[in-house]
Amino acid sequence: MDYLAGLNPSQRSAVEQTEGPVMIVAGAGSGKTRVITYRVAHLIQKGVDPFNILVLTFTNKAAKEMRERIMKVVGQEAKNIWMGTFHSVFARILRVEAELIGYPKNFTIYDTDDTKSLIRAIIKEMNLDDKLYNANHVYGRISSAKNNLISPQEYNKNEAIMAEDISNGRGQLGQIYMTYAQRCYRAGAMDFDDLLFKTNVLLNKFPDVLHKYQHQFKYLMVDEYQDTNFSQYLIVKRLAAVNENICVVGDDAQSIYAFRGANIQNILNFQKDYPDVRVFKLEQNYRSTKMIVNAANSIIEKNQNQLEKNVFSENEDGEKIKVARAFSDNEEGKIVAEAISQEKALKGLQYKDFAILYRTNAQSRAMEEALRKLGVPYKLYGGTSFYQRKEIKDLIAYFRLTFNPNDEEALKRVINYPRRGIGDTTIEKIMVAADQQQYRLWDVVANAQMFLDGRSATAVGNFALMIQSFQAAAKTASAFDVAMHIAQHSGILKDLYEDKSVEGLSRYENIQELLNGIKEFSEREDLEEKGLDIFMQDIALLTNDDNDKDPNADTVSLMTIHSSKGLEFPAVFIVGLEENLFPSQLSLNSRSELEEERRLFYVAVTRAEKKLHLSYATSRYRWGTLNNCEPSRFLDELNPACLELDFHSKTAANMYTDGGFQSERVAWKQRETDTFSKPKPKMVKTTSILPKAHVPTQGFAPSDTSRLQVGMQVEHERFGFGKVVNLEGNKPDVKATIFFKELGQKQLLLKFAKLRIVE
DNA sequence: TTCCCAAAGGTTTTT
DNA sequence: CCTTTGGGAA
Repeated sequence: MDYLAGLNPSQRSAVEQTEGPVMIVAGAGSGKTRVITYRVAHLIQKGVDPFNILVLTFTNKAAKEMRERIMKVVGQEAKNIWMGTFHSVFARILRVEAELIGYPKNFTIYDTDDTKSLIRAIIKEMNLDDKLYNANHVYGRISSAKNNLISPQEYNKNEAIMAEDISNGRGQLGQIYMTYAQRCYRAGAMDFDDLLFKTNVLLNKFPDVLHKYQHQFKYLMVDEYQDTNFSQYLIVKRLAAVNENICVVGDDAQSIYAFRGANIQNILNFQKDYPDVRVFKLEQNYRSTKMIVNAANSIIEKNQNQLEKNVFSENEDGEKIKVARAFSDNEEGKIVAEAISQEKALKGLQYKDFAILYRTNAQSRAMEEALRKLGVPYKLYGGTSFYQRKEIKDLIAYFRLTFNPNDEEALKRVINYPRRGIGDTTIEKIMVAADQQQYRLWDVVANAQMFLDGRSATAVGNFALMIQSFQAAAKTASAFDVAMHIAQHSGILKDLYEDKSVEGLSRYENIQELLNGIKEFSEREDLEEKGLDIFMQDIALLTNDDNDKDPNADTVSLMTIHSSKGLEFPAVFIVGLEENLFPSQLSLNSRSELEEERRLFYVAVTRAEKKLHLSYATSRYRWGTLNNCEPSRFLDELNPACLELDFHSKTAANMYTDGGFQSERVAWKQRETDTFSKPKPKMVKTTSILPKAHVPTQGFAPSDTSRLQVGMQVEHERFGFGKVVNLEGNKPDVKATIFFKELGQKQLLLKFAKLRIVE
């Protein structure tokens, strides 16, 4: 039991209290992961079967890391623990039980793109204004309904919700939600929120299934409990209802996912749900210096709503926090890059001891450029993941269609890629046929000749035959062989190979990389099942850093603050501390949103072990134009005793001593009125080299051009007046040669061109 | 049906 | 700034 020796008393009692409800309130850097790891190890050492332990995390990274650490204590047995993100664990369970709730076992998981694309299609079909019914907004609304376990039927019956939508002029939202759910169902697809929603349905409707899992998971642990939403909360509550061996770990101060439906009340109310709960507070921070912990505390105390705790450090005092000001985002990058080089040399650190954290992914560009200039190796986390690249999604859509031919989004994606003469009109016909006659999408596609005619029927028929041949191949061949077969016979490989541009080349390489990944998967010896369908199962749940090539490479880490949660680095740079960026402009509407931003800042600050740098720029490129920025209010909230100003200009330093960043804010405003009060000359696009636009005569209306003859005078909406000099071609494709006064001779197809015959 | 160009619009954060 | 969309021409 030597692993217990390395724990402090409260950590140790949290580990040893294995029975009954337990809540661990763990301040930043207080050894939370250690406690979970050892608690699981302790359970196993006490004789609990790893198959009976369920550990839920929020990221794949956290699950992976934890498993590795447990493995070090208990060995291979750790492999048998049920451990993963909420989404992946319940996707796994749903794969087993799907048929009970009317889904195929190999249901597709729609990612955000699929979801939005389907919503967009529905909005279009319903002829709604896509500005009012913005796909992002609609998605958010549906998502939050699901996270609160409101079904489409309940949504439409709920008077309060309906009234709210109607008063916002979006009375059709309920109908969109209804249609969306039906379409997903018909496509055999679940979106991210469905993985939790349907799990709740399953556990609610089938008591024997609930019973089975209640007894399977005798011990439950939930990491980052403050980030659970209602749907997740209820799953956990149900599963734990029999044994009540539930341990949740979290820190209300680090709740940063309210935008995704996380409900901080879940942790604040845990004691109400389980009155006999044992609460352990981990308050000693082992990670950071006193300076950093004090600074962090000085931020978080500005929030009103929180569990009481006192995070302290007994580490060294540490250096003050450096604050740097740059005049632009690019200069900020330069300052950071130079500071890294310097500090690395000065303190004998490695590159991988540094992290640069920012609020939005868009900020990485300036940092990357500066690092590259100085030859500093870096690694970008997050951003567009490998699996979100267009070419990868295209090939995967073929895979998806092979295993679930009703997958509407996959079908729309590839039915005409590479080009095979199936246009929008044909696709629409297929959709309408399926919709009106309640056929499965695939039934329409596979019987194209019944619904379409001529050329398009043949084209769609050939496509169906191709997918069927993929399905046949998938029955016998190995994952890699099937994947390669599909890549070749779909025409994707050829299409990309023929594109010799730089981007085309890299797309081709990405496809190769995906195929290599599948080959590796095919050859894994630890798996019993390794068909392409198995490889595909969780692919939508994988994110960015899953295919981390070498995690031990000596590189600076660049990531958003959100993705830095749970990590630590000796030296941390938090950049872009400006109003409207951090805190984000979109969070300034309410106190609770601002408090979440503040917690986010708290998370960022507490990633640092020894040295923390903050910086902001006074101007920044946004959407290609230069904007002025104010320093963030968070800088003012930090205890000034922890700060060391590192301004590159004397005036700025003076401004600070005059009264904090607030005074600089005033100065900034002053400067704005001084130098920017004159109306800026608007950039006018120079269109002078282009022919002047023709102004059509009053009441311009295109004439029937079938009676057009050579020699007639015509007017074109944009090209102006002209004379028909020639007509050629047969009926629908008659081409006219017209000599325009302003533009000279042009050839127009009559079936498209809007021409008025001048009588 | 496909290609091309202009216009619009989009930036929070993740499974 | 970049990417996506829509309209018109071929």
